Amino acid sequence: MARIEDVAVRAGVSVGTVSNVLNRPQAVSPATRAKVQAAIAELGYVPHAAARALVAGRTSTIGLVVPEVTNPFFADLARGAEDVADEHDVTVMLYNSDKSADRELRYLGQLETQRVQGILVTPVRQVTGGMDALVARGTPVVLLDHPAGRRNICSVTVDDHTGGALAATHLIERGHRHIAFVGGPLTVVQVGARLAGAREVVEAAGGTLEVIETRGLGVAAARTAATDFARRPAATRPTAMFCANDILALGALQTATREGLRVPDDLAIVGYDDIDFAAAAAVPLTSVRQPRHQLGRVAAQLLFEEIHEPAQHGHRQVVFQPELIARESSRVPAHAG
Amino acid sequence: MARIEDVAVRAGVSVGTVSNVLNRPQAVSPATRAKVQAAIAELGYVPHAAARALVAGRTSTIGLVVPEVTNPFFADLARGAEDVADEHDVTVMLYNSDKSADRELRYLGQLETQRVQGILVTPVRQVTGGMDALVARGTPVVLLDHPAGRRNICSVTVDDHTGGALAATHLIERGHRHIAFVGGPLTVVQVGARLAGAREVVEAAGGTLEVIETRGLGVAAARTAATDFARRPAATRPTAMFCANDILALGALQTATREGLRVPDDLAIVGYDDIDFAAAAAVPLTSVRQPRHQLGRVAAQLLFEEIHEPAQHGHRQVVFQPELIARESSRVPAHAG
DNA sequence: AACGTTCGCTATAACGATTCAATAACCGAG
DNA sequence: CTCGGTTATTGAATCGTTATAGCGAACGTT
Repeated sequence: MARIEDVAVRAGVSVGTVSNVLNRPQAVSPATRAKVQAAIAELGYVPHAAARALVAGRTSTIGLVVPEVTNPFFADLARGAEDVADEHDVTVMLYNSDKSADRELRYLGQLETQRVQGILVTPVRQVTGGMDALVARGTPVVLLDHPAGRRNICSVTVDDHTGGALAATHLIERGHRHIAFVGGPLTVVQVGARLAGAREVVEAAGGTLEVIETRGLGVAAARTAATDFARRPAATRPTAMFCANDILALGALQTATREGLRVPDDLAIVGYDDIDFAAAAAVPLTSVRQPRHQLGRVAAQLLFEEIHEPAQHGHRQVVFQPELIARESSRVPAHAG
Repeated sequence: MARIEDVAVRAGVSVGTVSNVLNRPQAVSPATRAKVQAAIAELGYVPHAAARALVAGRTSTIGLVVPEVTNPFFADLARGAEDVADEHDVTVMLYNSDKSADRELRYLGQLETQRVQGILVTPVRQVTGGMDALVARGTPVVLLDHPAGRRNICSVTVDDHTGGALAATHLIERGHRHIAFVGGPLTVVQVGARLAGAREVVEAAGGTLEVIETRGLGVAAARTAATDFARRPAATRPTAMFCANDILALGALQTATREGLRVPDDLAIVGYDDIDFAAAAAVPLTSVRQPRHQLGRVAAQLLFEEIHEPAQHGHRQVVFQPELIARESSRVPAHAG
């Protein structure tokens, strides 16, 4: 493969001049510039990023580690972060930890080894020792959709507690008093917070909140939960269901419908995330919307702030507020209106 | 940040020894090994990937460029590729071209600059000049889910023509003669091939295939198409619908149901991809399943073959066969059985 | 005509690791 | 003891860039 020196020889100039053509073209006379560019084209020269990074001392990339690429929530987050990175002429390396703490740690290590400028990460569980060490060694890190317990790190989150409260308030206002929360594992911080927010509101209103913990947040989990639910005698069954995410909600909606329950007449459903599918469902789904793109943008901005002005950078915990999008799945049934 | 020399000084050994501890631990005595490891821990030393890559002449990564990370099809592809990469101690850099040829080209350039060992790519449209040049310069490339026109490159695809034929045959066997194909743009190779396969079968059986071209493959496209469809007089309406993917099919299913059509009684639906949601839908969806994980695996295997034995490597075009998964959405209606 | 000033280009020292030939240390055998 | 043969460690060359100091040549000013 052609090196910069091959280009220099071919163009009859020094390597320094070739480097200048590449990095500060205006510092080179048009004539030599043309010669060099011709040589580059003829040889198919492609600069060697590692050599560049070595002398520069850093790469022009940041890392983004998410637990689930398939999830539109994280895809939008990534999009937001990429937009900001583009403005800074930095590229984003995307890694999918797939909810495995092992993979997460491995990827973080890899990113550090590569001397990325900084890292955006949605930790699988909590902030581990490995991550702390990384921060201590000087790599700027911003937590995405995960609160920073410590104050030595920035974080950008959406207020899940309020989100849960929003959903519950909405259902209470619609006249429901017996509500089910579906989601899990409850140890997942987001799930836990949504539940807590909902519980507060329901209890304050004198209602009861029944927790149906699932193993995960996928369609399969929804199906088993909803099947069991639908087969209970109507009298003991909550009249509304708040699901920890839309996938769960859609799964529940479909399964409940198949089991003969009418939504929202027999069962009102509220989801979380407002994914595209939510609005397009057989019964359009009421959902709690998070400013996901904005979340990614702000996280990246905080990261770049820390990268460029480490001195006067104060670590901040940014909290966004979610918004309830009311649709048909929680409409007040005609007979109750 | 600590360099290898700092470690060497601290441990009282030479840099060569530190390097040995890192790369061939068995070649250094247990005593010094311990000293060095202690120094590494104390200083928080992290090797510099760029420096390594520079002397090694190559990185231990491969690139994967897909048009849509959100799509479970590509997520599974990626998983398959990653599994194989892991076996080779190579990490996968994932890039989302987001169906933009510009981004695709930019990412490919970046990967070449980084001297990755090879690249797996699902081209947005066709194989462009930029990609040819890259191959000519010597970076091994394998096309994923896209046929290689030229024979100077490997490709791994699923036979979309057969997939379309399978779907059509299934519907014909169920007694349908008037069938709609929904999907688009038709210039997308996969969409075109599925249509062609279906058309062949339908015409051979003496039926008619009506093409409803959509702007894209998302929920929104499905909704408009299905709404128009459902409002046509029943007599002029096809009795079955073959959608170019499951998202479209699910969108159509939901919209049609809302417009009062019963599935499969008034309208049979067959999708493509067999995503998780397909089986869990209100009416479980008949779909054409592709061996996606396997696709990613084999693509990566071909890539590594080319990387390790460039000499005796013959470029191959591997074609997988899809499989029809029959479910309720295309069941024969009771009155016709 | 001599003198600074630009301007365009060159030569070379980093950057941080790995590799490998050379050397030192050690050990048992003669 | 000394010698051959391992084994452990060292030191320097190397990878492909960028940055920088320096060096002529050309030019405008006095």
